[in-house]
Amino acid sequence: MEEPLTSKRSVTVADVAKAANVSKATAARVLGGYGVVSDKVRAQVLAAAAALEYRPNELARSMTTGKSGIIGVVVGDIENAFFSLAVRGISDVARMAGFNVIIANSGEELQAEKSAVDLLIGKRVDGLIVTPARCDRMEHLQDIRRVGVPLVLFDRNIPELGVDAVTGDDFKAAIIATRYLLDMGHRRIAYVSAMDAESEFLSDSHSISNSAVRERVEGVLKELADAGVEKAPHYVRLGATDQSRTDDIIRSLLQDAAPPTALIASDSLVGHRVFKILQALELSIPQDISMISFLDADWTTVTTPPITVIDQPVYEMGKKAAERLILRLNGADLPVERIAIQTALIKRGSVASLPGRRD
Amino acid sequence: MEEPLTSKRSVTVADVAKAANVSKATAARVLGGYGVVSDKVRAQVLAAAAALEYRPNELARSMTTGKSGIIGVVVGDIENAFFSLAVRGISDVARMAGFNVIIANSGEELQAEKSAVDLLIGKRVDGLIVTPARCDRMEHLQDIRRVGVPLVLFDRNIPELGVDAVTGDDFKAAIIATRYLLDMGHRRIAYVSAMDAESEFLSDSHSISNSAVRERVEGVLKELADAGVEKAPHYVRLGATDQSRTDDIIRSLLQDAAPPTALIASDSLVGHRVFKILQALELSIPQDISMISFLDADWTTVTTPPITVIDQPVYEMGKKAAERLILRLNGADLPVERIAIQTALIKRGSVASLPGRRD
DNA sequence: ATATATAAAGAGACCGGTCTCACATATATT
DNA sequence: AATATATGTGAGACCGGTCTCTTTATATAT
Repeated sequence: MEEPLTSKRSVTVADVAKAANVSKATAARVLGGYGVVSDKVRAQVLAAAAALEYRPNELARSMTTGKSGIIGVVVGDIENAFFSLAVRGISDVARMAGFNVIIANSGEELQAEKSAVDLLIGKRVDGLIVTPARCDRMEHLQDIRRVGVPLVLFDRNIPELGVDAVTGDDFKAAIIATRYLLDMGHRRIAYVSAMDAESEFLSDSHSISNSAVRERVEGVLKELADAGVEKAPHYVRLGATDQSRTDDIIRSLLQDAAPPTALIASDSLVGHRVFKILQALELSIPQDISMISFLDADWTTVTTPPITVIDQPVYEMGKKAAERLILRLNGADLPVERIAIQTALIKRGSVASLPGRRD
Repeated sequence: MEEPLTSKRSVTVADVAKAANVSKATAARVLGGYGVVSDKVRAQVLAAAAALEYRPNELARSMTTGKSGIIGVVVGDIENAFFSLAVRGISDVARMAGFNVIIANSGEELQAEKSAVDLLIGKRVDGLIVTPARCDRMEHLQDIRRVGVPLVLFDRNIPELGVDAVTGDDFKAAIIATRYLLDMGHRRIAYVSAMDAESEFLSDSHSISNSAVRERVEGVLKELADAGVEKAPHYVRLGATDQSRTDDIIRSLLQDAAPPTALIASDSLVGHRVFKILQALELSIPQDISMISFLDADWTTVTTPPITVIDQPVYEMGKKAAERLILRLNGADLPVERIAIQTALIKRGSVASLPGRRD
């Protein structure tokens, strides 16, 4: 009963050292790949390590070095294609640079985000990429900086924080989409967003706590204002968080005295829901109503007609965010920057050209 | 220069202890929430901790306890809706149970899978959920057990390993889909799978290294054989890993002397590609050709016609896998089990009823 | 041959927690 | 009052690595 067969205790450098008849320090040197050792001793140690099936304990390693080799990522919802693609981009870059990624879901809720951040900091991640649920509450994000962990914001920016952010060029994207709809003769253009809000209706665009949503709304409104369209804010609706709420919003929009002739969906999930409700209402696109969705998602290419989309290069955005963070981790002394990734309008078949203007 | 303002050194229990005028052991007791302390001392320590903004170092904690509170997950590709949904299920259950999830992509490659496993074991994850790229190479998975880390297989089973597996009921699912197509009068039924293989054609179904793929192929072939359909293996094609290879496969199938009247796609990505190529070839579904796709993905509900699918409750599968693993982590002494989650055929509009039999 | 530089290996502290054990004080038992 | 038991606190080892510092062996210079 001296040496239990199912010995769960893992093999340590000390064990290897003993087996190789060298000191712990020496074994650690060859196993850790640092310092200087003679070839002969190295071979001995390596042989012993192989025989014992030594596996380094990264935890212990991290503890002394202070580096965990882990990048923490907090996203709204991995299930959302937007985030899963971004995560893929982040992971790919991270792995190349020798980092691992640990992902936490916030469900777009501030509390969950806070505890996710706490947890990741507790795990001593080397850096963080966070999609902040709200841009007006940032104590926990300031904490991150205080602790000295590099942070990169993703998809949404918080200028007051003074950290890098990688986002889409949401304002411009909204303008491009709106401009296109205007050019096609539309005047009553609705913007339907998933963001959870107190009221479905827009009170004041400046008060929107999510910068990406805010910038898009502002882009739409600006372009409509420039074109002399009135009552534009009336057609901005928030809170399309699930199918039934989206249904309500669309129904309400369509029952308006002056219903919109075109819809812009804030992301591919909303777009999908909008498409389904329009289909259920037996409205044909684009004859009865036009639509544009953000994100060039799978489903947008196989509908009849295919959906005109604003293509956000999400994978690239994820990569950029990871690259930026890794630069910071390597101590690069860069100015804080907001990196807005260009989006493009992909014209497909879901927008009709309206003959004349009708207000 | 005694106390640098931007002191990066984190606050430790020892610091808190000193500030609270108690021993390190006592501070550790209240901060770690174990042992027994008087209310007075607890308050002192808590106050000191708050003042110093103490944050526990989970790394150090993990090192002594031997538990990291992390579950490692190795999937083929998070970008794939199948996996991202599963990961969501896993994460949700894990979080509830106080675990974190660290995800690694294998890209369905054995080597990448091996190093991911090594890495996660190095990080001393408490348990692992792995989607094995191949079911015939499992040394690295045996290592996991040897090290004493509980393992649950996901989506694919390897009976020889003697570990729990949570999968779909692939054999039965394939039978159900095939049966349905047969009932609708189809005889030439093709199964198109994404699995990377030497040859696009099926040599021997027993040699397929991915159990999920194998079982489905066997299900299809069995059902066809039972129905007296000949040359069935001819219509099984592997290697639809990207758009161009899928295009080739579909083209080749359609140019056959006796082209299939129905296609079954092995997952939603393949299904999506198949749909697109059929659309590009201006074949109408289901008049010209019928199709069924695995996974009730977003896109399948918005096509014209909507796609008949085999609904795999992936989120549930993820949850189940995590639950099973956590049971094991809590030391439950359960028999090794293969948990096959029921799938169901959702009939939509992509399968035509063929008037008569034509062979 | 002696001094000096250099290379290789060993001893032991350290990271920041947990945890065992010893000890002091307070309360209960007879 | 003496002994037993419970309760709170402190001292210090320990986890498995890294890393500094010291010692020993070998090579080169004078």
